[in-house]
Amino acid sequence: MADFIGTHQGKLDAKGRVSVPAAYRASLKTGSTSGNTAPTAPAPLYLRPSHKFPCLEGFTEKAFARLEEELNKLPEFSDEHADLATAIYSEAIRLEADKEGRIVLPAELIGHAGLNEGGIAFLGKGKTFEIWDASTAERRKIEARERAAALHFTAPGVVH
Amino acid sequence: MADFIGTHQGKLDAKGRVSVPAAYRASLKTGSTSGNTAPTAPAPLYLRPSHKFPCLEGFTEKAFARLEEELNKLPEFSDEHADLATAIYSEAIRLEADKEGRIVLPAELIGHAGLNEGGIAFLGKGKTFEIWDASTAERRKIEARERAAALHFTAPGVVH
DNA sequence: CGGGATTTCATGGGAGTCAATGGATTTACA
DNA sequence: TGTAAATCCATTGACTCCCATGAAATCCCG
Repeated sequence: MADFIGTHQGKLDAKGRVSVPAAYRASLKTGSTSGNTAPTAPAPLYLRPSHKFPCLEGFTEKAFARLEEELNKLPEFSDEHADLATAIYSEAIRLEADKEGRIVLPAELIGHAGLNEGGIAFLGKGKTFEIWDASTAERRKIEARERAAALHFTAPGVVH
Repeated sequence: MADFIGTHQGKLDAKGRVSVPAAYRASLKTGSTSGNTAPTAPAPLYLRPSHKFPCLEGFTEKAFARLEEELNKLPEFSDEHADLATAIYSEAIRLEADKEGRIVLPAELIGHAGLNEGGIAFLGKGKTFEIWDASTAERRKIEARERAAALHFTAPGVVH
């Protein structure tokens, strides 16, 4: 079932902090392997720069583990394994929200996604989500809609 | 089996709330994956902007899950998967009715469908339904009727 | 078959709660 | 001891929940 749905607007403050949308916080907890539901339990979240877009990809602990499974399908000492491992781990970062539900984005990731204090957007992608500059996100949504339509997606009520 | 049938009028209040037609509420519960029939059980409902018309498309949990199945047919790390996931999830929203059976429509969706406090219409579409501005829905019906009539007029063998 | 009583819906408004944000203060570390 | 980072605190505003009223359909009983 879908964990992350919808677009949520947010702001980056001078310290590089962002509020994780309230709608996402519960999913981050259920997506944690600990399954701890205590209010004080930290909800770990993984971020990595997207290869395809100027945005950040966000994962729950479980979703990030799926990347690792993908990695383990490759021969352990192959070049592919080494490359993928580097790609997955070297640029990723594990974050925990503070008491107010905010995370601090490293300058490197802020740069990759072109984020500024003018507004950022969380885009739900089901099992994962993305963090975009707000105005860039709008363009991306239009593009995704058009390209999805080109797939001749025929399910009821979707993109035609 | 058809869950949503008929046209139901409603009103948008100053807070963006609408009563879900009583005839739809039972279907929303049976369409929930939890299958919980307790009176207190929330009846989740998914809305997304239509790309074809200025209206909103409504899904039960099960109906929305069918969209996800469509998505899962695509290779997990392909461009197509990314596009479709963004198209499906980033613009959708998951809602639960309050104790009075009302839902709150986000401003973005209200804008897309051109809804105002002058009245809205729920149109049953079988497994799904649509939410329209009442007068726009009426105009669309008239337009569809006229165009259908024009087609018949020029169709071979039709005499008036 | 009526007419009143009852329940279910629809709708409006108000108060409390929580999320989001900005800033201050303390801690860690060079 | 200076600088950066993490934690804590406070305020605003939005949203949720709750109750209250009115209308309409249904039921029940004479």
